[in-house]
Amino acid sequence: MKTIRSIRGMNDILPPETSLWQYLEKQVASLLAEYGYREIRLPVIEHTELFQNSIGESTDIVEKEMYSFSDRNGDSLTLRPEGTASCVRALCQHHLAPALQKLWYQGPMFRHERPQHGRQRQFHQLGVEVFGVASAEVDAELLLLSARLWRRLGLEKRIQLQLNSLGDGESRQHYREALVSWLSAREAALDDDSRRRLRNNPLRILDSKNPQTQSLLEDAPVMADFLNEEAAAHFDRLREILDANGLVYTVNHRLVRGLDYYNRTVFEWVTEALGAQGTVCGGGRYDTLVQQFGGKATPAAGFAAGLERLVLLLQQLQQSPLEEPLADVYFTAVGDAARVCAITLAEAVRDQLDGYNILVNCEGGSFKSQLKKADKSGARLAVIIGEREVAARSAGIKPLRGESAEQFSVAQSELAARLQGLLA
RNA sequence: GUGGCCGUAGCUCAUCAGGUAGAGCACCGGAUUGUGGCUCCGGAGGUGGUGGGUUCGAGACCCAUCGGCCACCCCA
Repeated sequence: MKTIRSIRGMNDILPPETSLWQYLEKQVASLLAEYGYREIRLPVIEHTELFQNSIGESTDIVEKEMYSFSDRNGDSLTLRPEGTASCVRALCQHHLAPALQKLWYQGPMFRHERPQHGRQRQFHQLGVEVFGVASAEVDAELLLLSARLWRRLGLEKRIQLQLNSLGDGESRQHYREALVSWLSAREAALDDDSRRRLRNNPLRILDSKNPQTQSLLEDAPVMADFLNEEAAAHFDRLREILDANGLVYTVNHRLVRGLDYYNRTVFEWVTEALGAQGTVCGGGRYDTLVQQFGGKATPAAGFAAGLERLVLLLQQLQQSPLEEPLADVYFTAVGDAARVCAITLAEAVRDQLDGYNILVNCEGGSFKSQLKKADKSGARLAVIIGEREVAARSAGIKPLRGESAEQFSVAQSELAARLQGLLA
């Protein structure tokens, strides 16, 4: 029989890696609570048009990366490729706008790309979104809290912030026209992809990796020169706050984002350590999206971070917050009566001791083999139950980590108390 | 989606003008029979990703396919 494999690009996350994920998720949840953000949980499947209308018809995500299918009544549904659209949809559906909402979510996203290190078809994002406030202070807070997250995780040295402003609708339109006409005059010098984008999505040409295109762009018009007064003031204000907080960033005039809904502030946290998958976190402001979905005009800003990429960075650190031992106490038992006794005693110990991991050997075998397992479990204490202990209503306690500690025997009625004393 | 590199025991890898596979780690057992960690000894485990082809004979050559990685692309 052919063995069934998981779908390409959709990976299992196994222990002990799961404990690194748990560590990351715990840091995220507590940090966001400290900034007053609350969790929202969203469905993984949505109507296809939700993404077409928000991300943009001519983006690569919508054009060729979505997992879309018809359900039984003929509706076109899509496995979400990102979370912001769902979040905005929920906001409108439940009439939560335009009041202030600070929300975060986390979970799997789906994009049909070619899998690579740091890029899979089912991946996980942390999304953080703020609705109802247009101020640059919100943008700044999002950046400051993400910077704090990197610090907590010990990643601050490996992730750098890039910042740009796309301006508002009108100024962006002007810039787009200027860029298109400037580039059209030089179309012959462009690579194929860029030439195609000249019609679809000209701003994306700015972050082409083609070196020729990049050097051509040296002299191209710059967005910053087209910002209207409000957008320019917003960007200045944001930079002022970041500077006041000592947050280091580089302004990258070529930074644009692949999703159409952004305006004003856009940013990316990037790393050198993951090859071509260098973007760990990206986001910006999207002031028109809520209204576009039929909600009341509600300014908004947010970002998404790739959890797999963060996990990879954490693994590169070689630190191990995950090296927690599996067990604190390990019960060994030889003989049928002893094994019943061990299980019962372990239950009683769990009744009385909170927060300790109590493992009972269920595989059987000699004391020798069971003690080997006790040792590998990382337990500090082994409890030994054999025929003699069953008859005497006693239990052996063997310290496994101490230097000179000898095994000793206690009454079964005192076992929990003695273990507690030794573990404390 | 495009181009390239790769795919041998659970893991990391080796071998060889093409003649039907090995090591380390892990696993199991033993070193006087109720006791771990170190050491020593032994054992189990691979239809060589899968399917075709070339050949007297292929894991080694060719093709396809699946999967991984790198770059492009894209983005988190």
